[in-house]
Amino acid sequence: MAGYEPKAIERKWQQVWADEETWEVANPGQPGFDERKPKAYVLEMLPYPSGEPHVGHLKCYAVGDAIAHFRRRQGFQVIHPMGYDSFGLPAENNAIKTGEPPRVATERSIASFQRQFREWGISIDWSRELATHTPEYYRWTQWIFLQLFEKGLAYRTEAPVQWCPKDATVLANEQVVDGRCERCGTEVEQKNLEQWFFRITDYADRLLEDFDLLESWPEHVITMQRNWIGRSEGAEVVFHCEEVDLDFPVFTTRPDTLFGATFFVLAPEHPELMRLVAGTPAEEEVREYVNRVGRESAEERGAEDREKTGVPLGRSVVNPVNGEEIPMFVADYVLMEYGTGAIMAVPGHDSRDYEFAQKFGLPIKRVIEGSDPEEARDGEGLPYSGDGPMTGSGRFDGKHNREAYEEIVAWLEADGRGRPAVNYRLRDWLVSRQRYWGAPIPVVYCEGCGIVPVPAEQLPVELPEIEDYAPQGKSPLAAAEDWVATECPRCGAAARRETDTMDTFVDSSWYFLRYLDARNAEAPWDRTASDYWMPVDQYIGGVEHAILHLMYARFFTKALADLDVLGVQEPFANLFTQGMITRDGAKMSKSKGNTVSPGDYVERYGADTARTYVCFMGPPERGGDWTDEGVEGVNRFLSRLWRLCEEAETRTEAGEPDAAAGGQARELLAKAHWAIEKATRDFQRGFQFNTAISAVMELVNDAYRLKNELYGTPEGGAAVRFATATAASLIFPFAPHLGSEVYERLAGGRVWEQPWPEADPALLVSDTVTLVVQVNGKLRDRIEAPAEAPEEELLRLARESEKVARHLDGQQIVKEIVVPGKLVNLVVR
RNA sequence: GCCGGAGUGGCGGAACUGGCAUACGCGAUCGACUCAAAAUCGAUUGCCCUUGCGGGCUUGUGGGUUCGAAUCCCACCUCCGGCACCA
Repeated sequence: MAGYEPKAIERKWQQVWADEETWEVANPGQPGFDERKPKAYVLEMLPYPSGEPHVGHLKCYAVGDAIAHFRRRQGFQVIHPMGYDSFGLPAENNAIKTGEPPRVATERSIASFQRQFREWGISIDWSRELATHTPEYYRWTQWIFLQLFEKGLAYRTEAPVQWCPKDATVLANEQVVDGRCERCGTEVEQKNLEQWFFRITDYADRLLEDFDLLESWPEHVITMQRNWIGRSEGAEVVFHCEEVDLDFPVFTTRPDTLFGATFFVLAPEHPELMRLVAGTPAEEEVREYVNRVGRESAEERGAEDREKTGVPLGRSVVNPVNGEEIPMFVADYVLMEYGTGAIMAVPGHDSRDYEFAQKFGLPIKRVIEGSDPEEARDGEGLPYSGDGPMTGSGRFDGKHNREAYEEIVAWLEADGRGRPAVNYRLRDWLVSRQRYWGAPIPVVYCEGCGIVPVPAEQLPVELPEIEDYAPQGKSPLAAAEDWVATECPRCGAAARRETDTMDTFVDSSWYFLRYLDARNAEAPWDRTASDYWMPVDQYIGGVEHAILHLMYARFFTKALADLDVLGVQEPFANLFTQGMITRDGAKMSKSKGNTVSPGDYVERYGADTARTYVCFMGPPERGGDWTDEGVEGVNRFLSRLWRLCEEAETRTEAGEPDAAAGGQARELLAKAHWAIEKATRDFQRGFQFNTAISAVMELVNDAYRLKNELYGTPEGGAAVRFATATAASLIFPFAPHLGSEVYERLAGGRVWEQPWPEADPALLVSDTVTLVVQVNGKLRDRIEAPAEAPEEELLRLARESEKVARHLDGQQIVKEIVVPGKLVNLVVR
């Protein structure tokens, strides 16, 4: 008998699936479209093709494929496409180092991913394959940019960016590690440059509200996005500076502490700052301070235990609630990007203001009483951030601060000194990159017309071939003079192309829509296709994308819905984030030398083993440590299933099992139905693959235990055959090749065309149950009892047990608890 | 500091609604097969006491609710992830 040889089996079925295009599905209106089936869009995050796939990819696509297979066999029409996020920095950095064009390295990597996806047996609809670096794709990325531009959602403005002085280039945020340039280690500087932005902040509230539209997302991902958006409700309050007759509005979430404001602080970047001190004795010191802060990196400035610094301005503003004049300062703990770049400082109730006040000897005033009245009297317990009755607040004294909150705002508003306001932590999305390997931003600059969008019919603006990829302080594209020089689409005069390219997150913010109609040359997608397939029913990927990619894609979806080219508000109804696989307890990295190459394991044990192993390691949402012993354990299990198949094929007859069989035949059939029930529940409850696989292992173990007896009779043989074919059917989503092969041999037919098996309820119940007998809650005996026995019968059986009797000796039963079919607990004293 | 997640054998992990803790896998020990090894098959495997029968203890710690708690409640400890001077 031949042993389990995955290579031959896997090649055979991969050939079938490729030849027959098994996993391709049609769109509505196309031939082959089945309108009776409900749809399911199963999607894993598309890979960034760099080098070879790693184990993280294996896990992601193994998990997604299991879901896709399960849904298909549940009767869904499943769309399960694949593509490549093929623009990006690593390919470009490689080009700078080696001179190899990014396109060449990228396409080589894509070929490697394609080959491995086929070797893994992932059920992909290859007719919908895409790569974001192809003109056929980025043409539509550019088209979407133009739509956003027309709607005012894409705009150009000056903004501070990270600048590496050594490489003379702007860096993407991801390229700044601990305040230093990732490549040369030079400390980065902030520079103001004209940049393109997407107005994601317009969607802040909808991004928050529409969490309600999601079916199932991990709670922590929603929380992370909510924190990232950082919506704060409060008030804008105006402080007036008489000396220069200027209003300084501030944003505060605590208008109830207004009476406690004892000073006022401006951010070093505040536009009115220098005007305030011009010609005063403070001018020199303020200028020095601002310059010093300006030289510091964001990292230094935001350091956790940094001491408060600042300079008095020699000016004051009037607190609108009580007319008090309070001194003004400049300090770097106030950020220009948030609120108005100015704050009222309430040292009694804010720890940062408190620190500053301590250092500069400023008054600290309590205006909210804490729970301990002693403290209030002594001025202890400050800063206090809790709630309580107000004090030192004029007409509001004695009132609870939460109640006074709105009253204060309303009072200020009536006098025009304030109003309710909302602030967000979220900033607009900076999308321009001074980089070569990305989608060109489709605009031109004309002397006469200014910024002119490239007309849609002239798309794509193709990325030109260039010689030198090294950044020279502007995009390497600027060197492609022939390409840059163009004419204005509006007036025909000489004009210059935008040389920045788009952030690659733009490419990946809409790819799930292109899959729906990937070969469409007239439009990014057809609305009938998106109306049918959207939203994605199950999205799968790493939690590292919890904020950026997932929020950008949500923003795009809403913007595209507003443009009326899409009919959904949320792209991903259900999200699953898989945990990271480690090796020896540490994150895999080339420098640590602890990487695992999926290809090696597929070569040695077969794709089925590798796939099943990553699904069996533990709950897929949690991480897991890769061990070779674990892989071998799974390989051993699949080999056992294989040998069982070979043996059953010769020693049993084809045919239906006898549902009325008794004895061990019934025992094995019951186990098979138990496994069906267990695996189905594990799939339906989410991603409990590890326990689904263990149920199949139990079934195979039982078949081994019972088979030699069962081969003796026809109904026994039929039970073994059924159990083995069932194991194949249930393991198919994880080990599709072996599942197909075993199923075909024992049951005939193609397992993926079979409906997912259903457990026979008659075989899930048994005549007897194991009755657990406890005395005072402690387990004392287990008794086989008739399943339908009444309570009195169970109590009688329990009392008759010798083991139980020993513990009842000389004691009085004060209570009897009976859980029918399960347990009896006798309480004695 | 704030937010989120998790603590169960030697290890990865199971346990539906409060009802047999440790399924399944790894590792380990023993046995069968073999000249031998590998592979395979079978048995044992939470800890402590006991020759055995049996008994006691055990789900991060301490308390509570309950006939009964890994599961519910309170307090605490540890680890992991995210954000972090956001007014």
